[in-house]
Amino acid sequence: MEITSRSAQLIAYETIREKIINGAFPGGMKLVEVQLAEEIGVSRTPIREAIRRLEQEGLIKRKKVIKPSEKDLRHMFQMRTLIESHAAKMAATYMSEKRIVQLRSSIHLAQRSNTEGTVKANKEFHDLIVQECRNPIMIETVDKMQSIIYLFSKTVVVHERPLLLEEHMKICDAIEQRKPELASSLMEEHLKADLEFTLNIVE
Amino acid sequence: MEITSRSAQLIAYETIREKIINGAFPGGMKLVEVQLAEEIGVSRTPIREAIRRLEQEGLIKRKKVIKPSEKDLRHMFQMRTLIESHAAKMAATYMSEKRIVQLRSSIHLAQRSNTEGTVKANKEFHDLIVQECRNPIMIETVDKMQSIIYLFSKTVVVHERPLLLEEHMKICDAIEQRKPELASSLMEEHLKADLEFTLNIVE
DNA sequence: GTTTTCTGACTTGTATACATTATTTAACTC
DNA sequence: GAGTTAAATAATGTATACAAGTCAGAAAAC
Repeated sequence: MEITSRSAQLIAYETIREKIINGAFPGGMKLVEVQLAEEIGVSRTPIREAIRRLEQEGLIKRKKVIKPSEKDLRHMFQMRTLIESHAAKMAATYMSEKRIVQLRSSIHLAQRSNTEGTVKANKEFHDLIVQECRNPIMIETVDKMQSIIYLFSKTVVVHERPLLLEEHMKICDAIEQRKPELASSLMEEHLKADLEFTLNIVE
Repeated sequence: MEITSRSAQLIAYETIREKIINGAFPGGMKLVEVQLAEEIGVSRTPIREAIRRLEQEGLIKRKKVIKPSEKDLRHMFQMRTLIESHAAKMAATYMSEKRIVQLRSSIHLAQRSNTEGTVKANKEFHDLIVQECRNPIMIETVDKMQSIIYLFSKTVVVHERPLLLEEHMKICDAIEQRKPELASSLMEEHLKADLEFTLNIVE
């Protein structure tokens, strides 16, 4: 069997998404169907569908690439905090030993990687915890917001926040020691610090 | 100026949505583009867009009308609980006196209405509290799930749960007396009871 | 009788032409 | 020169034809 050629729609979706994420399409930019169609080499139809999809994902709003305001960011972090602190509580209660090992190794990986690797390992840390809420709706919600937050802090260079790893370690400890309330409130503080840092970078 | 004629897409969206909600398109039903196009009297293009939109809204999944499982329902209620108990806490802290009056009157309205009015008034109660989280993302998330939950419990006749109004009153009291933690945990229990009732109706 | 493969109908995906709406610009009035 | 309006232009919305893919049922093989 051959590689099934990706559909025009998928190509369009991935191309546009990529360009938004890596900054080629900056925040606020108006997306015009015919232009994109030419550029990507498909007709307008799949472009439209791709745009709808990205609209749903929150990366496009009324044909414009989103440019989240400080307020938007706060709202997203609030939502994340609600879910992730809940997830941390669940993790402290139910996470398997094996998973905890994985969690700890994501911290170690972050310590000895280059910038890109660190970013990835830190995302892994959060993802592992979020998984423990075992609720697909919550997981998807966090995922969606992470893309947008990432986009936002990516337009600026990726900075590494000083105390980040220490905080991850403390959270990991709390989970390992089966202290749900502690894990939850540590996560809350962690995300709060993250938000403030993100906002400070920008201005 | 005349009434601006609604776009084909809007007509398609509203028509299909309505039919899903009122049960004309039952859970699991396959939606075929050409059929809908003929039935509604527009071309396939706006039908597709309408379907995408409803897919995003969660009412359609892979061209089929959703039929949420018990597990899905539990997940949605969990997410709602997280947000609404947070909102209740916020309400107890910040809700204006004027709004609290509105809240109480939604309870009274529910007491002396017919079935349909009661359902509406009870939704109003929850909406008023959810508003107090002042976070558009959370508000939208709850909205989306409410449609689906409503759809689910609507296919069965609308039952009225015995203690529902008493619970609403207690929550309202807690908010009025500015007891955030109490309001929050009452809301949590309230939704838990609601879920169990909903699940019991069905089987 | 069961499984497999082929055929054809049905459905969705894509391109494109045309219609409608929104936006820009240019001219004109004051 | 500011503001208004009309025309031109561009962009999106809609219909439709055609392509590609999917699926069900009939025919064939075992």
